Amino acid sequence: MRLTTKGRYAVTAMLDLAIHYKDGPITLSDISKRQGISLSYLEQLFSKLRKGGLVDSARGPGGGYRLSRSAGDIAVAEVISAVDESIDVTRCGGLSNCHGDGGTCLTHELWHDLSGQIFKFLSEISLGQLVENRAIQTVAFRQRDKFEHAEAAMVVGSDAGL
Amino acid sequence: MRLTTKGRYAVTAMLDLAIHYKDGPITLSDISKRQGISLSYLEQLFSKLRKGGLVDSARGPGGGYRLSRSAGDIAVAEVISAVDESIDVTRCGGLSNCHGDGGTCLTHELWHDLSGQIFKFLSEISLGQLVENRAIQTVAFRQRDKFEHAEAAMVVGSDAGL
DNA sequence: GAATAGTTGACAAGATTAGTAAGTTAAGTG
DNA sequence: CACTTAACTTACTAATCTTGTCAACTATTC
Repeated sequence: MRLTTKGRYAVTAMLDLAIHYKDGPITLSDISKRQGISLSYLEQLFSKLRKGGLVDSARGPGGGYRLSRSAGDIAVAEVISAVDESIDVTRCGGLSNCHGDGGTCLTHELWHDLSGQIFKFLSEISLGQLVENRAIQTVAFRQRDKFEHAEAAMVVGSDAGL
Repeated sequence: MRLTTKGRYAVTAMLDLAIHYKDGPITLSDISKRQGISLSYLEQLFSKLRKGGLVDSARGPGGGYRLSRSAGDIAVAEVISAVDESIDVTRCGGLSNCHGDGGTCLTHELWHDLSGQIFKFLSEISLGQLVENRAIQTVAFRQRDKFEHAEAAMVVGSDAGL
């Protein structure tokens, strides 16, 4: 599992799609304007999202993209792994130079476990959850504020934006 | 927060350091051999890790690197953000073209919230936990549980902060 | 004090990824 | 049919990652 700007753009675009779902098919041009992502790049991303079965497309006037499933059924992890093809987990692939003094493959496995946990974490958050939770913005405002303060205190000088 | 091969290399190297902590200072050359990461790349990574205060260095024969704190006190998130400098959170930065039909800044905030959750998740897993408790199931379960409670609280609007 | 083992820093080249530009095809509309 | 819209595709440039090389600098050891 990888987490880059590419994945962020994809999730952002999918969230836009989820938010405007009721408006029928959404054109990439709209998303481009709203989210400030270049149209060309969006086209490339949506090519992968379509191949991943996450969106349906319709050509011609009145066409565009829409979520293939309900937003509650699409996990963030799916979106990210659709566009951000995962990296090779270990260099050794579980064999070859991985039987030295025991520390070699162990670290690989540790990383593998951790990355599995991150994936699992993102698998349990759906686009729908994100949108719905935010709908009650006013209520959540105070808590988010508290959270951001805690976060800032946790690591100095680093903003946690992906 | 970003998650690339670079961050993976850094965490892997730090785990190697944690595992061999009792052997005194560890040379990058050792890590390079054990983990299959090029020496020059490790040098660049450890330059940042040192500036981030995560490792101490000792020059000369018998020198090398060691963790500056106990492995249990170093969060995975710290390691990653030390080497993988975070990218700009949103394109708009909270202003300019972010007052369209309401969907613009909302998605950015949604993403920001999510990325905060990921960061928090990785902040609560230490290198020590990974090494000691290879199956991080228990840790991860607690995290996930807490997250879901917080989320539920946000929806309901109760005051149970995170 | 010289030799050696090690870090630190700078630079550059190759490989990979991110992002842009421009053209092609399908579908609706007058 | 001509025209427009918007998805699709390909080719290209820019940025970043990763490795390699070279040259200091530092502490230890002989």
